[in-house]
Amino acid sequence: MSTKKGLDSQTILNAAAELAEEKGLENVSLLQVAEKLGVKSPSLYNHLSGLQELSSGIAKLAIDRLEDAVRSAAVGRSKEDALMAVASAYRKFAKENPELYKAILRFPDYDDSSVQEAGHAVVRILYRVMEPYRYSKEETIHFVRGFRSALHGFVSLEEAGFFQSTEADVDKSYERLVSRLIATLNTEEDA
Amino acid sequence: MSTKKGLDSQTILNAAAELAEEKGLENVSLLQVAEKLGVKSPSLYNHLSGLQELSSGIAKLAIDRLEDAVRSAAVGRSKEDALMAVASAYRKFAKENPELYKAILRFPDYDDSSVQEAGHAVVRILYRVMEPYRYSKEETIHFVRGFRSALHGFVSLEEAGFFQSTEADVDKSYERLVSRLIATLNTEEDA
DNA sequence: ATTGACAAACTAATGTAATTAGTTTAATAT
DNA sequence: ATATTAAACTAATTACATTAGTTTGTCAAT
Repeated sequence: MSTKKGLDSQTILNAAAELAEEKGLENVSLLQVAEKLGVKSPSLYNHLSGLQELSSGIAKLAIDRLEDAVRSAAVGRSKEDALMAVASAYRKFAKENPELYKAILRFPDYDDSSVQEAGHAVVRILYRVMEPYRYSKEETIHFVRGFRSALHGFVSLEEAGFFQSTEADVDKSYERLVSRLIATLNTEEDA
Repeated sequence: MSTKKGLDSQTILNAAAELAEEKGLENVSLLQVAEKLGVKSPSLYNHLSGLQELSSGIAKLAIDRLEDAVRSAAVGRSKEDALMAVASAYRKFAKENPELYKAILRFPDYDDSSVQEAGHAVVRILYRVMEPYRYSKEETIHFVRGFRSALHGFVSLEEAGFFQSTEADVDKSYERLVSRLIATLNTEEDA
């Protein structure tokens, strides 16, 4: 009765994500994951092709969850309001799931196309939010790239432990950054 | 005559950095570095405490070089001009030294304080550049955090392979982002 | 019910890497 | 010359990923 547990790749990925949040992303190994599942590590190969796939699977899972959070934040809001909400949700996700957010950061390594594709999800939400502004496609892309860069950059640096100075509140810095970028949307003259 | 090569930690780090640029950061191992230096890997332990120290050493070396590039760009310029130059130099460094830039990205992991400290160097240059604006300390910190976040975020995402769309030029997106942020400096009302 | 195929677990083995312990040896300082 | 010491070495241990080959439940068809 003990053999043949009902493993599948989803179960494995969830265990890996849990392990990441518990012990840190760098301690996620096939051995540890297998142990957590009461299985020997070679058994995992029945469900995935190896460590690479596990890593990119975690990244994909993380991006999916981030996307959910961001989409929920955007829904029912528009323009400035929506952008602010997206920015808050983005940072909140990163703070609440630091190890998963790191997994997103690392995914450049694995060029798994499904991961790449998932990475675009957040951007797609931003495109939708930008529609009411009626900018050109090109102009929208420029803004979205910049906006996403700002969110990602701030959140990464914060997580990395910069922003230690007590002379300025970090929440406020973020709010300022986002506001600055949004402010430039009304004063566009060009393109 | 063959034993007793004049190794030291600097030599090792330079070899590691070279190896990173040649074979990719993920292939930097003590074994490979030792091999490149004509030495057995345990010998490296005479000069550094292990892989962690090697990794954080590479990160520190990378940050130092980035700092040099940024400082050179800023010197002799002021205000908008200096900020634009810093932004260009920052991205240029990342493009020309992708593996080293990745090393900087990864450093959150090792909480080596000397690495943390080096990370502040870039920020210190920005503080200097901001002086002529005569903002309050707090306001300056807010702006610098945002500005640095934008540079870092853009460069990371670009390196990670986002920004594939051919409908908008990536150089221009960057230039726009930087300009936007600089533009908000003149229109400050508060604090 | 029996059996045959398949999937999913297993064990055993290999290769790579980091790391530690303990040894040898060359350079240097007395 | 010799003693000290730093810097190399060899040997061994551990952790992990991965592969090959084997066993064993499960399930579908007779």
